[in-house]
Amino acid sequence: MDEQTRMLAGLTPLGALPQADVGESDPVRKQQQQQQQQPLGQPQQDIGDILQQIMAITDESLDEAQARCWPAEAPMRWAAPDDPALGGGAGGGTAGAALPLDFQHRKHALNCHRMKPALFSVLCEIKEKTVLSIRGVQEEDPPDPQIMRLDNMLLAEGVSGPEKGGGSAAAAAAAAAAGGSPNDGSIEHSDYRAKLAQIRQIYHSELEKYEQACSEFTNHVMNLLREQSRTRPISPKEIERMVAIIHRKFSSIQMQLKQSTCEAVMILRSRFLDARWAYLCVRLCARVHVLACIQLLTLPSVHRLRRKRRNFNKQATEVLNEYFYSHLSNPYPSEEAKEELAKKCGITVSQVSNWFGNKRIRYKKNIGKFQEEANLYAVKTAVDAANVSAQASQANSPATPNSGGYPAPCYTPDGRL
DNA sequence: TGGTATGATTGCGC
DNA sequence: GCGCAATCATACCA
Repeated sequence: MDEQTRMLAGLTPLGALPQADVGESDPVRKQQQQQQQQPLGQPQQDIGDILQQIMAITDESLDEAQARCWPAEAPMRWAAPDDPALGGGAGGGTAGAALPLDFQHRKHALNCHRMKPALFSVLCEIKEKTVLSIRGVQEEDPPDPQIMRLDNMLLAEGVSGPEKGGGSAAAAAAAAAAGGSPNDGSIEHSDYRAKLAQIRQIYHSELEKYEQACSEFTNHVMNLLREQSRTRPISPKEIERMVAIIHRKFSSIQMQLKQSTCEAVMILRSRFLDARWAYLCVRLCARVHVLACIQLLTLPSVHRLRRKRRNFNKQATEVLNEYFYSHLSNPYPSEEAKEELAKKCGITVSQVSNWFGNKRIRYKKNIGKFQEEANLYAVKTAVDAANVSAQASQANSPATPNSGGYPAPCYTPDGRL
């Protein structure tokens, strides 16, 4: 009601109009009405009439309307859903399907009022100028790059778009790369194609369901809004915005489906490409769409695939061991130290973390076994420290105490090193 | 070819 | 988010 009052107050020609009589129970309004009472011209009288009708409808709660329109003892008369004169039928939407005749008559009278289009237009305009109709709505945003990448990927794999042998080109390349000659890979090839066809079928079936649900829901909401636009200012533009919001929501659901499908294809591909799957994926994708695959390779779920293990090179292991044994009392490198070690070793920070995690636990489990290794690095570090010390003495600077020795491992009460 | 070493992953607790 | 502990998977070697 506050919004209505605000909107009406903003209407210059309507500003002088009496407030609609919404009932004797509201003394404040009644007083205002009495204060503002003045002779009305015909147009103002018309607007006053229609406002009264609108407010009488919109002010009533559902219970009040029900109590007034179909009291318990009165026999109920229902409008035929297809009675266009009473707001039923196709144009009436779901809300007009089965309402009491009294209510339908009032709605019909309101809809047929000659001033209704003009007032509707003015109210829509006011609403448009306020934030009421654009709450939570963002204007046309550009196509989501993530969806574009997924679409490109699915298209390249032959999952979406016209069927062209179920990604036979990719399958042939995969089989050839994994097994050598195309003949060698023929069984895997057909198997790959069959499984890809399954994925394709599931994808299209799910996509169809989403599209159908989206269409049904959109129609439902549009019908509701059209029906409501008979009694409150809802412009076609606002309905369009609502439809856009619905499509955006469904689009995000669709993206999840596409992501899952891409993951399924990648997992299938990984089985056929075996050891070289990641490398070949990138190579294959370079031909079709680099970005799509790079994006997919970074998807968390794809990461869950166990990566091919490669031992670190000797130099990297030495660097890591040196750090570990020279910080044996506290072998927990900081984030900066990890980054530095990763750079030195040519590995990632998470690999450094893994390495230290493994090293700590394995050292703790079998200190005796690692003692020899610890001694080895102790000597190496001691030599290095001596060299540094000698250089420092030459430069007449005080030698800095070095932690290079290998203190006995120190464990915290909770078992940490 | 089997045993061992080792990098990666997972589940849990903090 | 980090670390621990257990486990997995695979590289490496005798």
